[in-house]
Amino acid sequence: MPKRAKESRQAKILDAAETAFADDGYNGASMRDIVRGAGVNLATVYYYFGSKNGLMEAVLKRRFGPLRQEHLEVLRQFEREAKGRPVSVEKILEAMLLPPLRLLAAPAAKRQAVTRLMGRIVTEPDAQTQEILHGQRSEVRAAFLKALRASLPKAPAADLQWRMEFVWGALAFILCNPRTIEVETHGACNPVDASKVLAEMVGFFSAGFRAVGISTLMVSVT
Amino acid sequence: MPKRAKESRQAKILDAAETAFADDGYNGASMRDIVRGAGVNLATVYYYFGSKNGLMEAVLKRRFGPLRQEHLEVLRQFEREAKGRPVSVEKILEAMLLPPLRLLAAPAAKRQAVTRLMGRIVTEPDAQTQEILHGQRSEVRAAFLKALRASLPKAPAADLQWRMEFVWGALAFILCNPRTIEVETHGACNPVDASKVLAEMVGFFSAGFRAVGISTLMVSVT
DNA sequence: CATTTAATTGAACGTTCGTTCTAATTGAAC
DNA sequence: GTTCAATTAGAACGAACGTTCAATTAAATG
Repeated sequence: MPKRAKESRQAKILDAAETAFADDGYNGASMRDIVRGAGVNLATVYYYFGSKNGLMEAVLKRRFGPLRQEHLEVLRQFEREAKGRPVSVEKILEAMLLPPLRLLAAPAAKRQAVTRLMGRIVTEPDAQTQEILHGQRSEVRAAFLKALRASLPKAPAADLQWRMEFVWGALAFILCNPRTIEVETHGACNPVDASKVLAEMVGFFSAGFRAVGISTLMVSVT
Repeated sequence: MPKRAKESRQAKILDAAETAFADDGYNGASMRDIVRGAGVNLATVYYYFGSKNGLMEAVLKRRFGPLRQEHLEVLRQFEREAKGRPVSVEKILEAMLLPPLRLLAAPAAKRQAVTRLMGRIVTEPDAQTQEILHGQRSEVRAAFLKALRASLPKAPAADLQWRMEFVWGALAFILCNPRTIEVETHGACNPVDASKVLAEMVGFFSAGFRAVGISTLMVSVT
């Protein structure tokens, strides 16, 4: 059983696939592009991953498995530090935002692939792709919602959920379009500076969370 | 020159294309899918739109042209009502959010196409697609940034730009994944209720904007 | 009614796609 | 050194892709 460079080969395929999927989307990326990028024969991909869908699945699992784990670990760490008291909204936000934002600090070549992939799966309507991530996402969502409810016990549950969705949305947007943001703001915003982005987001959203229930705005939409 | 059902025919193609692009993405949607949905011959699409890219361009222009116009008009209306005084943050947010959120109130069949399309182009890395929308987006962005600066003169410009990006991001996320949000929140959030979404977003984000410059949080990212 | 022009059609082009199959090659175990 | 299973490679499959073109139909013009 020649393992010569087995892990390295699988990893190379995953790397190339991640880049290709991020750049061109699931349908836009071709298996031949991927194997060219990985320096591997076409059939090798099928040997290891079975199909294009299986390859995508492996790419997502490799990237978002650790992310989910990190999410939960950071939150637990903050809960430990709070010693039984509720974690502050600021800390909860930091736990939500820091692990994904760290991806922006990756080497430039890798960064685009990782972040684009993340942004992409957010809008991916493909049922199969959604299915792959549903379980992981649910778990993370539930953990943070629980922390938020503990931290803001007076806030209506639905309001907290709405606000959490807004945070996820803003995060996905940043990860997905760092380049666009930099261009459209004429350089005023630099998405690569993760600690700056984190500070901006925490400052912005924590104020929003603390204001929950205050607004009684009701506007006609028609 | 037989116009029999000329506009109706072009419109039917655009409708079908919008749905297809929204469901499967640019690469995922095939011209044959589109013409099947429109009840039109394959060559007809090329007669009117030249190519697949031209079709996508037409789809985007039809949808986002009016949206841009509405954006600017609502903002101008609020500025008129303010009679020279700066428009409140709440009103600015309403002007930003209302026109796109109205799309959620469209008939169910159309809604998914429209919103998904919007979400999709947010993450579309295709340079050509980005190019199509760059001009329009820049104009709208600039108008709202100007209003925000007038309304919050003490806030650093970069902070306002960051916050505006967060709002666009959250908005795109809602428009893009209404179904996912409903499922993941177990029905607690109903993205179709546009006035509710608007109220939640305005309440959340206006508090964030008003808190600009307060936070001095600085966290290590490493 | 004849003619011209716009609109529509069916068929086909060459290319690329995801996938499969069979044969060759490799490293480890006996 | 032979055996055997794991791995790699080349070639090909049928299907679907975007696009083109010549021929046909329908409306408008004289």
